[in-house]
Amino acid sequence: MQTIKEILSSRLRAAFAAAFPEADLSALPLDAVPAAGESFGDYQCNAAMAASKILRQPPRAIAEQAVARLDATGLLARADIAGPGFINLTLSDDALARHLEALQADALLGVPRPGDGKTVILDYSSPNVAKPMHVAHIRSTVIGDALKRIHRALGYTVLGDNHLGDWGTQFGILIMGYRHFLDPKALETSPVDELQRVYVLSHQQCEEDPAWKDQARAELVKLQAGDPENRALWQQFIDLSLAEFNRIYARLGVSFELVRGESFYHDALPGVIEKLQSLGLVRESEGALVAFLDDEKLPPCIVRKSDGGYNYATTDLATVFSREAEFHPDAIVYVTDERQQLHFRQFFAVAKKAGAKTHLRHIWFGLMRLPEGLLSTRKGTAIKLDLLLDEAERRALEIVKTASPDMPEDQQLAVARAVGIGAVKYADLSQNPQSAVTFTWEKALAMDGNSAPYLQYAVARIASVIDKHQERFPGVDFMQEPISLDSPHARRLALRLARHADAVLDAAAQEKPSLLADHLYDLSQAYSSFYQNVPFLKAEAGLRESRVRLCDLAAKILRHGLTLLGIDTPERI
RNA sequence: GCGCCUGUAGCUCAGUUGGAUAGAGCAUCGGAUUUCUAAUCCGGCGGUCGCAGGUUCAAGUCCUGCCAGGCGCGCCA
Repeated sequence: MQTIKEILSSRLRAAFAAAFPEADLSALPLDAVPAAGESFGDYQCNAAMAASKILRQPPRAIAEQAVARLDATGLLARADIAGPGFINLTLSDDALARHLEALQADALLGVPRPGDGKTVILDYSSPNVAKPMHVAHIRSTVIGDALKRIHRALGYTVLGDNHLGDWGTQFGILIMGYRHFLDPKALETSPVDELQRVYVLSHQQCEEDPAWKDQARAELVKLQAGDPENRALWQQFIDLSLAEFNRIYARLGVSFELVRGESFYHDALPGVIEKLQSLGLVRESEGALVAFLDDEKLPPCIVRKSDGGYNYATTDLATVFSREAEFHPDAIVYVTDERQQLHFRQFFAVAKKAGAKTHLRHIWFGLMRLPEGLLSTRKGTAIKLDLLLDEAERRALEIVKTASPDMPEDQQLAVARAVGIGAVKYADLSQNPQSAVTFTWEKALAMDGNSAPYLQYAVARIASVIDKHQERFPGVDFMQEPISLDSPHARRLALRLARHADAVLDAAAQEKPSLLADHLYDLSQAYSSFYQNVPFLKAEAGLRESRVRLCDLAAKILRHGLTLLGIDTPERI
């Protein structure tokens, strides 16, 4: 199903082509875009001004010729020319209403499936073993999960892969810490905190005591050589960490199709080096094996350290080759913070030279910091993610209890969970991923204005309207009544509903869930205004059903969009 | 030193990739509920878009130079 924007755009294209058959108009912005303001109509086209140079005619004259050939059949009420040459398009109420009815009849709500037959691997969250997840981890986790849901809605086969940090030098240090500083009781009550604690102590010892450091390195070598005792410890660290991560993922409603940490690729690393060597892509430098990227104007990329060990670039290369061989993805998308931009550009360049065919893309997001500075586990300024989620649910429960005192307690708790977690996720998703985030409790837990609870509230109110309609008018099927857009409020809402598919497409194309969140907020505002200013159940029969039907579509689309952001929509709030 | 990013209302952020009078939320001030959930709605206040040039019909958006801040720049990931 085509969106209204797509239909308008193709008709505009045809009109310009018919009006100016000899000209090359491919560089023009021929798409219809939402109008800048309500007074300018519903959509507008800005191509005439840009065409002025190519066609050597005044823009208004160009616009007039295009409009004269524009097919308005069954779609437009009017097409006006304004200002220097804007083409302002106003849909007919009838066309808009019929389009909404088509959306309502479509199981996919008019969202197209350009991704059918394509596979994307999304690499996100990827916490380090033996470190607790703190508030900064929410960004990769929640943005990655939303991107996965959005791509899936567009037909892509998406594999979410949690590329855990489960291999590397830190394990030698951790094993030493575990052997010397462990408090078994603490390990039982909060295992990851305890692993973190002994790691920090051991790390300090390393800096003060060279013998300790040597021993840590020796333990690492033993681990990597397959020593059963160290191997068992290492596995225990992973199991304990994963158990805690999974608790948090369950709270967040986030899941993965694959959980393959760095260690999964360990055995493939020597093969990667051989491949790079046989292709002549690397050479020795200062004892290390290095890929030089002068042609790409990038700094050199180390693929084997001077001590013979491998590093993250090697692992990442092995991961790409492994994924290509096993899943044949069309694209691999990494969601990490901004600090890794250079690393990804380097390793993408090496991968490409080594024959990787997959489209590799790095989606980076801004760092999260506190008003007083960076989040640091060592300085103790990091806020644990669990704590934030607890607080969000607590505050939501307070509000639920005052707003809905008659609700059964277990339902209050369920609503508080959906609202609290939703608020935290939305606070992150509604923001441009690439802007840096300063964490404040107030912002992360915002529950009014532009927030998940505002959207959830709109959905709950609609559910209530539909229930009441059934109660008061049993046997009356509102779906039998055509949608009529008889008020400015209804019309504004209708336009937002018609834009939904475009918003999903934009969010995927630009890898920005915030575009979808913005759209859903605008849609909710339009609905709330409609709700407040237009009576439904008190309206005369017929009109009443038409309005309830519009409510039903609004609820469907809001639920659809919120689900794509990973936010639950309780039927009652 | 080089590279990437950021600077928009008192605060937190949008700004459809160059389009019309720069928009929201929070805060603040005023109004709306015998009516479908007031976690709402309607309105007011609030801006030299960091600064200075440039490109053109049109610049918050592109180019150059400054200023301020963040991040990164061979053996951590």
